[in-house]
Amino acid sequence: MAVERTDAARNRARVLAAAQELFATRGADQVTMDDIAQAAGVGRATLYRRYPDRASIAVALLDEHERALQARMLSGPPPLGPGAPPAERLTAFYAALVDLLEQHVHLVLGTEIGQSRYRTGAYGFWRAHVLSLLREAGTPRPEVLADVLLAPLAPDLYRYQREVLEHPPAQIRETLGDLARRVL
Amino acid sequence: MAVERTDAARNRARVLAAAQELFATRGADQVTMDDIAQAAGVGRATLYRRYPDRASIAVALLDEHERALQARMLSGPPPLGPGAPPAERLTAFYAALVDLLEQHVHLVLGTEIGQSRYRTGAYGFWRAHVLSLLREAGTPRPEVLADVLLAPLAPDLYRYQREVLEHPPAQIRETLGDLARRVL
DNA sequence: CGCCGAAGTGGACACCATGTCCACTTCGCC
DNA sequence: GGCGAAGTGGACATGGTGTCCACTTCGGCG
Repeated sequence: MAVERTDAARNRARVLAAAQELFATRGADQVTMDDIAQAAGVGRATLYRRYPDRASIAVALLDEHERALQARMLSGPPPLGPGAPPAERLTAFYAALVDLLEQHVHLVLGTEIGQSRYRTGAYGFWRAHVLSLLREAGTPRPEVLADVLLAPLAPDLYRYQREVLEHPPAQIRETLGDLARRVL
Repeated sequence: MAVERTDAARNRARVLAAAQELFATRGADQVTMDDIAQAAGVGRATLYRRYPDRASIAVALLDEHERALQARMLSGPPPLGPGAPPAERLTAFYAALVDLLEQHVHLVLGTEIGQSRYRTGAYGFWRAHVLSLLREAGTPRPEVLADVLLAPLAPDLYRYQREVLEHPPAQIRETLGDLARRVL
């Protein structure tokens, strides 16, 4: 891979910082590519050269956080990592996703602009994880149940729970934990 | 209420028929107001006079079907109507919503264009229903659990299950029935 | 049955957001 | 220090929305 030019790296950092701020304060769906370009102090061609759309920017911003979580799921300590029974692992997974949403729900919503949640790489990872837990537990129709159990983690639902219904994250976490224990 | 003029009634019928067809063949999010106006043979001001956006058109198209279902939920025979235990009622509700989505998923998606699912009138009705069943069953944190149990009925998820994963509706229905029985 | 006022109509127009183009600028290798 | 390629930015074109207002149609009333 060719080394990135310093002016390109500087502009990329400015774009991500500007987008992070705009997504957090206004919500990703109320921010235009032009808004981001102006806030970053670059032209639109500069922005489009690196990121084709807002979803790509949101994915870039989330990448580090999601990779860290995925590493903990694959090889961290139980119950998020391997070595705990499926119900405990699913409960820990739910808690971790609630934490991710609490920190970054606006970015997660941003990754879905103009594309389906179900086609994002992250969704594929979560789904594979839950599917493996269901198979281990021997539940019927795990391929259907996996998406049903992931459904409550939709970012638009989380935002509604937190900002409209004003549920504390702890209550959401506990309710999802109850669900995990009843289903597995 | 003033009687509707015959030219207005004729144009409204044409708009709804055109939108029904376009939503079914192309998907609501790929159809413009201009597409609908042209297919209906009316001007855009005529369309906008009656319907401010595509979501309103989809709501108008769904109205009859949703009202019929809501009537059955309120005063039809059990287990969809009153008189069965909560777990049976929730199972019947899930089956009825799967039927509605199987018939009209493109319209339901249309009702969410430009607005959150959670702010639609229909969602409020489903949520009130599920909440009353959870309270009757005495589950903890019913206000949180209600949305969690409604999450698997998201129309974008249903389309993904049917068109990408190719799950038959019967499997979705059975899996949701299992969930209802395990949680209540 | 004809008239009249109000409701209804339609396409030109203005606006907004996206995405591209290409002349110009900057970077980094030799 | 020079040169070629990467990078840049704002003018421009396009598509979709939503409004305007001159014109048309409807239905109630005398």
